[in-house]
Parts: sequence; C-alpha cells; structure tokens
Amino acid sequence: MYRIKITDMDLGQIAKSGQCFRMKELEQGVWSVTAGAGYIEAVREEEEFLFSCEEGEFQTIWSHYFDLEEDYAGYKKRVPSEDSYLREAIRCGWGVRILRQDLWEMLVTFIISQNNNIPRIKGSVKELCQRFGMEKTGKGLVLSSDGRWEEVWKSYMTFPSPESIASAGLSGLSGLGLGYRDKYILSIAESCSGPEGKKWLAGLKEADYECAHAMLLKQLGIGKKVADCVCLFGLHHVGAFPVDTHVKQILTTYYPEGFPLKRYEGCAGILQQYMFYHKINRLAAE
DNA sequence: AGGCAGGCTTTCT
DNA sequence: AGAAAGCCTGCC
Repeated sequence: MYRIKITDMDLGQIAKSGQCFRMKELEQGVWSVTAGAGYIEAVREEEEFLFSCEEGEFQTIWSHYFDLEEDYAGYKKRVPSEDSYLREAIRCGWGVRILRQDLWEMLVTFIISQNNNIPRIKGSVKELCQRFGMEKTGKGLVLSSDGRWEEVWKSYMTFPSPESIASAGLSGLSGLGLGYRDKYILSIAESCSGPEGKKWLAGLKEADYECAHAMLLKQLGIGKKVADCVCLFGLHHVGAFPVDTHVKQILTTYYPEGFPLKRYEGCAGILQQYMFYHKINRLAAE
C-alpha cells in the first residue's frame, strides 16, 4: 500500500465528470480504477489517499495516470473573479482532474459517447470488456475486522485490443447497445489493428494538437467534437475544447459574447471539464 | 466551398 | 415526448 497527500483531487468527482466510464465506487469511499496500465483501488483518508500498490508502481504508473505533475491550483488561478460562472463551476468541481487514459480506449469510448447518454455508454463499455477483454488479477483494498486497510487480490477485465474487436466483425458487436455506432467501432478497430494500426497510433501520439485533430477527423464516425475529446482525454492536449450539447448550452447562457478562448489559451480543456461537471452534477450536489 | 436538414440506434428523464 | 459528451449523407 502507498499513502500520499494529493491536493485538488476527488475521485468521486472524477468518476462523475464524464471522462471515464469504468471507474466505480465499491464501498465506503473505495474507488476501483481499471486503466490500460493495470488495476488499482484507492480511498481517501482525510488529507491523504491510500492506494493498493507499492510506492514504486505508484511513481512509475499511477502518479502520471492521475496527472499529479500538473498544477491544477495554477489553472484555477487563471480564472478571474469577474468570471463568476467559471468560479462557481470550479468551486463545485474542485477535485476534477484530466486523467492520462489510454488513447485506444478513448477512441472507442468517445465514439460510443456520440448522441448518447452516460448510463448507456457505461453499459456498452462494460459489455465490450466482458465480451472481448482479458481477465486479470490486481490488488484491491478491504477493511479488516480491526479497522485497518489490507490488500487483497481481485479480478478485473482489461479493455479489449483493436484486433479482438476487429475480428469480431459487425455481427460480433451486436447486443452491446452500440446502435448505429457499431460500424464506427469496427472501422476504428480495423484502423488500429496490426503493425499499420500501431504505426498510426504512434503517429497520433507524436502529433501536435492541430495535426492530431486532422488525423482523427479522417476516421469514420469521428467528427469535431469526438476528435477534441480524444485530443483532450487520450492525448492530453489540454488546449482542446470539446463543445457538446451541454457546453453549447453553457456558452449561449453565460457567454453570449463568446467564450474567451484567448484568455484561457492552453488550458481551455481543463476549464471545460469544470463546466461540464458543474452542468451535469449541480442538481444532485445541491 | 461550406452550411443545413434529415436520419440514425437505444436508453434515460 | 424529447434529449443524450454527434456524425454521415445528400442537397443547395
């Protein structure tokens, strides 16, 4: 186990921020996270977090995954008090961070997300992993009878590879609740399969934001919005600013003169996450 | 060329 | 019924 103090992070808020669809609360504030890198569970203990891994693994994998190198307090300071809407959104979603998730997984999940609702997206992603992922074991946390946290082995499903989805074919993708998006998923799986696919993914990672966005737009089923989500959540181009139906409503309501993208250059995507979180969680939180 | 209407699967509110 | 982290096609 590893204990560490982390500021500007709340796992419940991250789970409800619409950027990841496989995080879940097990019990008593214990969160399970399945990433390309593996599996971990975490719980908050006042100022600190307790993770179900050793320090070495945390430093090499999870510190990066939770984006701990980034200064979120610094991002927040860039929003002036005059911008009362964004100040309120940040107050509401103070613990949201942009996770460093797997690029391939972000491609699939954000294609699924189009014209869709979050419960259904989660269902499709879960079914996809159940059907085509691999079963692995990783360490989790349990509270022992004397009130101490202990590590236990748990089993989890990995996110399926491009090849496993591609070989399933269209018929293999039925019953997952993908709807008309099934052909988009098959297409992106084919694009990412084999040596050619690996090369394309590697090139995407190398590219800057403009170039990556253009590469993504060439894929079937990826438009401007999904491309921006992949740039933001899969490539960590935090200047990307996905405009979906919720953000569109926010912009017309609070920024009728236009959102000051210039002022927030280089961090618009992070602010977009606070806005999105506030929009879909404000009612439940009040 | 660039913009717009209509259609698309299915679930949730 | 209308909306949901939209995109594709065909038409102008």
